[in-house]
Amino acid sequence: MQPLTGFRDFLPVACAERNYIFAKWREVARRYGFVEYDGPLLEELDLYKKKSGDEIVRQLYEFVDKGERAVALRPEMTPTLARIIAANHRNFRKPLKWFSIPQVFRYERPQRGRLREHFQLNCDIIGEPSAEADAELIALAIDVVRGFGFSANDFVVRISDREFWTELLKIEAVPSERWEDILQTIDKSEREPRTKTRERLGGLAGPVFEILEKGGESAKLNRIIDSLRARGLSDFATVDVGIVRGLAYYTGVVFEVFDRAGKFRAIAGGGRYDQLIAQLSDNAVSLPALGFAIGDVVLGEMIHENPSALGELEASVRSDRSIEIYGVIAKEERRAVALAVIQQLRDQGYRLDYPMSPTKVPRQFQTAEQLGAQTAILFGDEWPNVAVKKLASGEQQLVPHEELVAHLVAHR
RNA sequence: GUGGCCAUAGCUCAAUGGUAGAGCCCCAGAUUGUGGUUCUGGUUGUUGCGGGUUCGAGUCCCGUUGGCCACCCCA
Repeated sequence: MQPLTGFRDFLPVACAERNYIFAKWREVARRYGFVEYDGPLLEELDLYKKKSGDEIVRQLYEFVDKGERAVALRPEMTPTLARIIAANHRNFRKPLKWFSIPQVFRYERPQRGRLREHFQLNCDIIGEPSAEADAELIALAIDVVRGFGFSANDFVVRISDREFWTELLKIEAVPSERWEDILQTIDKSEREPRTKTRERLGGLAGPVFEILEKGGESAKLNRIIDSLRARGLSDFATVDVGIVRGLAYYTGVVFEVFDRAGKFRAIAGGGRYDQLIAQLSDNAVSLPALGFAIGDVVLGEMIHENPSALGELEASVRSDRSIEIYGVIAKEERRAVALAVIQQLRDQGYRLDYPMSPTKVPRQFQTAEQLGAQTAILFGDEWPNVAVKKLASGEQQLVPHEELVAHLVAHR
């Protein structure tokens, strides 16, 4: 009995790790004034076909439902967001800053850092054309990764602008149907031998290599870098025109986040998609937009290989799982009064556990320890007093049960 | 969709073609009211599944399923 290929069970520790990652994502996104939204897990297949073409269907988790509708599990959040925005944008003052933590799906063979399902933080800014929005989004991406304990020695954001390439293609009068293919080749040029790239580019190879070597510079990118510098974040970013990104809908600035050591695949990526909302709404609505996504799988791998980031995660996991108090029922005849006190403490918000069947006292202390309790409260011969024991120090004192809450609050 | 490696107890892993084991975890006891350390004892297997070779297969061969990794592709 196993989960389906590429899908994960989240046992308590894994779930606590996930909670830690989600909590950090939410915290940082909110710091930037983003508000959370969500959408359906399942969408019409056409939503993805319209944007990316039929060939993407090969990688989609898609099927025909009982109503004969062609549907797909969402492979990414952006089309859903664009759909929601096209339908609802009049209700909101621009610009919008929205985030979501969807689980997304792809039908492909699992490999390192890549499953058939993962969670990703998606942050998008809608209705803001200025480069300051690109800078704001990139700053957020940096702070999201920083939030897990990483520094400028650990990761870098590589920023580019597709317009470097689309301008060239215009000048060279390349027919638009070839653009996608050429952008893909440039995107891949870092990972492939130069001769192969040259072969694919043909006559464009010369100017493309020239731009790749010279690097890019533009007023727009300068403004973004200046904005990051003003925030003290310039050490985390570099301009790299080799970044193109695979998705067809990006129109301007694009960026990807990498670990400095180059051990992992890209941990986050995003960019501007000014035409997508118009495209999906058949030109009913046109709004400039940009966004980025960071997934839980690669990020999790990276955290696990960085001692200090791992330490922060483990501390969070411990406290997420721990109870505060264990009620030791030393005499079964005290069970009823113990339950009354336990209920009272739980009403006060304490996380508390106790044995549900008669259990030897040493065993109960072991359980208390194992559950991470800081305090044990003994119900036994001392009644109407209870013994309050601090498990870290071993110190123990008798407290009248009606004074217990006040005592605990005072010694928290 | 293509290729490579792997599959033994809940977990990590042993076992020249010759009786399937260890550590950890879990349970119980030493200790009938005080934890983290000890010590003792105990449970757990269709060796992924199906076939073949052999006197004899966890071990060799074929198939299959699953996992990992790479490619394709990329959220």
